[in-house]
Amino acid sequence: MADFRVRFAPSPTGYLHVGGARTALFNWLFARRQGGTFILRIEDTDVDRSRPELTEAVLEALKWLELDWDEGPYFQSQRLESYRALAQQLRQSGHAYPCFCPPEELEQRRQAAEKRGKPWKYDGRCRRLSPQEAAARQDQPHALRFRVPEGGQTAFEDLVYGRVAVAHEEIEDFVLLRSDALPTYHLGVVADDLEMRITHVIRGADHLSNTPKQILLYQALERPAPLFAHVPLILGPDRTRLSKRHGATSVTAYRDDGFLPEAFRNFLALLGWSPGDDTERMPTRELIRRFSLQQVSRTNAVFDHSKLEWFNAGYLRHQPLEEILPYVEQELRRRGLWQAEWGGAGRDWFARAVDLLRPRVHLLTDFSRWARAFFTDQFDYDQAAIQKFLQHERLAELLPTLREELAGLKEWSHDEIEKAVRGVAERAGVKAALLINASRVGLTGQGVAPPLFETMELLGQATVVSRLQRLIDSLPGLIRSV
RNA sequence: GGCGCCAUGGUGCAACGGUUAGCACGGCAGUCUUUCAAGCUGCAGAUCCGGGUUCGAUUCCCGGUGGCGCUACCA
Repeated sequence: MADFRVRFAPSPTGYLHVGGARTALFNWLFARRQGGTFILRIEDTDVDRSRPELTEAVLEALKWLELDWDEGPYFQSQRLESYRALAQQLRQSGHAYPCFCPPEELEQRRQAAEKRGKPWKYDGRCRRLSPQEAAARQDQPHALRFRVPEGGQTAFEDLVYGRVAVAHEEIEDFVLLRSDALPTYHLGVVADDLEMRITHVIRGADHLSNTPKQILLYQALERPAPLFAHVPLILGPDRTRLSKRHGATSVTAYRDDGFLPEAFRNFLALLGWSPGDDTERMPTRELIRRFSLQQVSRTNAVFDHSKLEWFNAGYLRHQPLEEILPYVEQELRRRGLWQAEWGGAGRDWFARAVDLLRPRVHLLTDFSRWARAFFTDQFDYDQAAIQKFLQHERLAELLPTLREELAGLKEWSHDEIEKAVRGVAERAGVKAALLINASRVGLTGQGVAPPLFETMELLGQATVVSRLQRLIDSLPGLIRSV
């Protein structure tokens, strides 16, 4: 296996959003597919905007996504000497020069130019300083700029976008080292990708236009550049860049909302990539097996929340039951609904409950909200359900009968329960649905729940009888007073 | 403004010169039914516009339009 080395290099200036998560996923899939190495690097050289707790948040998000890294995390803030050494090398070889222009002045000139509708580019004022002059001003504050070649262009072959070329005329002498001696992005990535022997740079297409700058750096250093694969951006529903406005910012919000990491990965993988045919549901194993940069699209994609939900519901429904039990357990624990016995003697009961519920669940949080009554006696009757199923005038008379009938059952099984319920209805001359629907509300608090007889069987005779009694007792207060 | 990239139904993807332009999500309708899902069946819905090249363009080329990105001593 070729020793492919890729990296995910977020900067801790914000949470890990879906765009970053997708970039991380593609890098990870590529590494796992190729038997390569996936490296995590934190680009925290912007001391003003980087926050340590955000690094933690990013790591937490990656862990939730189960994108495990083989090396790192490396921190750029701990590797500053490397960048300075490289900068020094560039300066000595004449590829970089000190710039004494005050940032505020540059900013003013840029804005003035923009105002007049003129394209602004650093005019290379300090580029022409003689070595003697530069040396004489050495103790004045200065940045280090890269000396972009005068004519021609720089091109590279992107693994996704194909050949991309930018004329040197369009590239200004960009800063490598700021006047506080911290590296800028371009110097940092190149230095690190070099030192970490990165073979494939897989990152967002927002870096496409700037890649020639980095190629130029590799050339100046006389080192081979890695291969580049830019991936299209993920947009919000309004086709603009994803931001806080579009709801969940951090991918951990999706965890909190009740999504399964595997479903999330599956959905994310299909944003900007396809296996080449119409296959959609692909467990991670298959994602790894089929992933290829050649199938990455060049078109920005819109994040479709309802499709994500569809994936999640599908995984909840179709994964082997054993695999989703831990997630449901976690959800119940988080809501304080977990009973210790379900981890032991009651494991089987818990599994049956989850299995009964999962066909109509979309999110893990549905287990603790919608299906709450399956795990605790503390639940309310849903208002819409009350109006829809508890208003029939004969319920006050029939429910006690039903409760008696069920309480007297010798064998508590689906079929016996069904026989009993239908028997009461028949003798009373009403449709079984009347009792079934009312009972469902009484037992689950919901108008929508799993089939009733299975539900009763699962909940057990004692619980069913006492919940029916509770319903009977509260019925007068639930009747619409007209 | 300049430069770069992109352009298939509302959304995500297929079709890499020849198909009645396919699949999925979502929508609508039917079916099933014990509520609601699921399942099954069906319906509506797309090649941005204009020129070329070609026997033939969704596909290749050019122009336009639109979107996005870059244009910082941010990354």
